[in-house]
Order: sequence, then structure tokens, then C-alpha cells
Amino acid sequence: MSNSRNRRKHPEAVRREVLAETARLLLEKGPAGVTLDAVSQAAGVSKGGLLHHFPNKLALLDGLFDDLAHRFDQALAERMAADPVEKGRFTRAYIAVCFPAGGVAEGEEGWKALTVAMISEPHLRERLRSWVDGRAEVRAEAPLDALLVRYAVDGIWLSDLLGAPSMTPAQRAAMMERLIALSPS
Amino acid sequence: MSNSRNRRKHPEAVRREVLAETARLLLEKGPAGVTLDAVSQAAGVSKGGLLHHFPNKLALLDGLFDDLAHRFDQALAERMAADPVEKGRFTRAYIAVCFPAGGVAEGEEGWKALTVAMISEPHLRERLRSWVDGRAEVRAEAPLDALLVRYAVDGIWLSDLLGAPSMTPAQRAAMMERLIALSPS
DNA sequence: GACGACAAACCGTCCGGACGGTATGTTTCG
DNA sequence: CGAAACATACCGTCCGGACGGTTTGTCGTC
Repeated sequence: MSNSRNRRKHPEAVRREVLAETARLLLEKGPAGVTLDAVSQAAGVSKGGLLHHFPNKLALLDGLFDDLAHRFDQALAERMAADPVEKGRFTRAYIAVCFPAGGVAEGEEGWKALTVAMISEPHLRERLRSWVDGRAEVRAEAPLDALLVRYAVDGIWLSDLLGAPSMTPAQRAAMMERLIALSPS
Repeated sequence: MSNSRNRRKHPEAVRREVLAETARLLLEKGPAGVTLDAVSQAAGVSKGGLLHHFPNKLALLDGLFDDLAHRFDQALAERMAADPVEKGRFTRAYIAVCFPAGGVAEGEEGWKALTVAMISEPHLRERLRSWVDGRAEVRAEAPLDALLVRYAVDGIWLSDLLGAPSMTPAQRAAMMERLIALSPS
């Protein structure tokens, strides 16, 4: 903190702003809307400034992946730590993080962008694979219903992402309850 | 000389070839790989010839959407007609069509491409919405478990699409059974 | 069924603009 | 000062799309 104090422009803040705008553009305009010009302009930085933080476009997308994956891991770990019951802990955390009960919180929009990014750039799918490999809980020694629940959550996620006509709030609540009931315990 | 491919004479064949190659490129190279040059070359037609069938790139993607949505509808209807039990018919057909039990059949690769296209081009999401609106079965008056099953199928679909480490064949079979068991009956 | 007229299918080239990336100047902090 | 953190200007390439021309099929007429 000492080195960032009183600095006119905090590079870390610029970097975060850049990543946030990248995610937003990815969601709203699609992958084709993510150009270096558009990102830099949206983030309130010049193109050169953007390229100072990320040497090229691939590095930008990689940076987005890193950031979002890390925040996703953190959110999962947080939820799991708060769950006293060991069994099905991961599945419940997965539900809580991916299936927003009361509206969309901060950061979740970004995770949607992550999906868009992975589908857009085949290169990132490779990174997804190694990420999954790094998470023992995801590897499928889990009980069948745990898998089922996680896949259902992913499906809801995709549906929300595509903006398809969604469930009513009442349905969402009931679905959440059902998902938790199906989780191992 | 009689060309191995369609030299001329069958515009419909050219059109289908173009759409097939568009879908393939979309899956393999991602949205950025779908250029008019790449599509025309892959389909064995000149750029001018491609633009004769589809006046611009948007029309090409729209054409792909139309084609795949239509084939998806047909596959669903086929499956539903073959199901003697009325209750849960739609859900079971949805499972059968979207969750390939024995390998990937023809056309299913294309449906994956459809997902990629919709995620890439925000414009197509609008079309998805109206498509869903046109299908009474999808509108969510369905029982909770029917929704759950469909979302789970979508999740598996997404997972396959991203090439994430998937289930073992045995797990897939068990999952299929479980999904059908959860379907309304 | 031969023939000419017309339309559809298709080709090859060119252009304007956008996009990723570079090279270099300018400011700000330690 | 010196280095990090930007900004400005610019370059080469690629992409979407327009355009004119060429070949192939179709159809009416006799």
C-alpha cells in the first residue's frame, strides 16, 4: 500500500478497470466487440497505455482468465469454509457461487464473460482443462447426483448468459432448494 | 470434366456445404476463424459465389441459425412422435437429442456450433429468445424436475463443447438413466 | 428439338476501413 | 536523475463487401 499512496494514477486500478471493461464488452458486444481500441477507450486509457499493461491481445485475454479463475476459486473457498458439513460442501458452494439467489452480485457478470471468452478463443479451453485438472473436487469421482447438480447449475448459467426467458423468482427459489436437496449429505 | 465435388448445377448443395463449413470453422477455430475468405475457401467456392448465396456475413450466420434450429426442431419432433407415453415426452426427447448416448451423430456437431454462434453474436440471442417463445414446451410451466433435467442436459452440452474432462462412458450411461428417471412420468 | 433470349449461379479483383502491433515522445513518482 | 506509467502517431495486414464479367441452366417459340 505504501507505494500506491498518493500516486495520481494507480496502475493496479487501471489494470482492473481494463479487465472489467474487457469482460463487459465481451458480454455485451460479443468477442468481435473486444478490440484493443474499444477496450482502451472504455477503460479510459490510451491504446499505448493498454498495451503497457498487456503486451498483446492474447495476454489481455489470458489476464482476464487468470483474474476471473482466481476470483472464482476464492469465492468457492470462502463458501466452503463457511459450510460446517463436510459432505457435499463443494457442491453446495458451487451452487451458491454460480446460481445467484438474489440478483447478480459483483464479479458474477465477469464469470459469464469467462464462458464467452473460452468459447471464443479455443486457446482458453486448454487453460480450462488444466484448471479443472487442478481441482480435485471437480474430477468426477463425485456421486452421480453431485455431478447432476453441477451440470444443472451450468445449464442455468448458460441460459442466463444467453438471456433466454428465465425462471420466475419463485421457480428460482424452488430450484435452488431442489438442487441443495439433491446434493450429497 | 465431371468434378468430384459439385462443379455447378446444384446450388442447394453449395449452400449446405457453406453452412456445414461455417459450423465447422466456428467450432474448431472459434468465431474469429469464421471469415468470408475462410468459409468460401473451405466450401470450395469463390468469395463472390459465397456472397451470392448470402449477401453479407450476418445473413450467413442467420442462415446457419435458421438451418440448425429447424433441424433441431425436426429431431425433437421425431423423437416425440416415437414416444408412446405423453407425459414427459418433451423432456425425454430433449435428453435423447442433446445428450448423445453413443457417440456424436450427424448434425449434433452443428448444434454445438449454434451455441457458439449465439454466444458470439449477441444478435442471435434475440433470435433464440423468439425461438423459445415459439415452443410452448420450453416455456416454464413444466414441473420443476423437468426444468432441472433440461438444465442438466444443457450443462453437459456446454461441458462437452468446452472440451472439459468429461464423464466416463459408464458415468454417461448412469447419468442418462438418472435423467430419464427424473423426467415426469 | 433447335435456337435465341433471359436469368441464375458463380468467379476474380479491388478498395476502404478497421484492427493488432510498434516506435517514440511526455509526464509522474521515488 | 531514472524508471515506470502512460500518451500520440503511425504502419502493415487482413477482412468485409462491392463490382463487373463469365459461365451455366431455363424457357418460350417455332
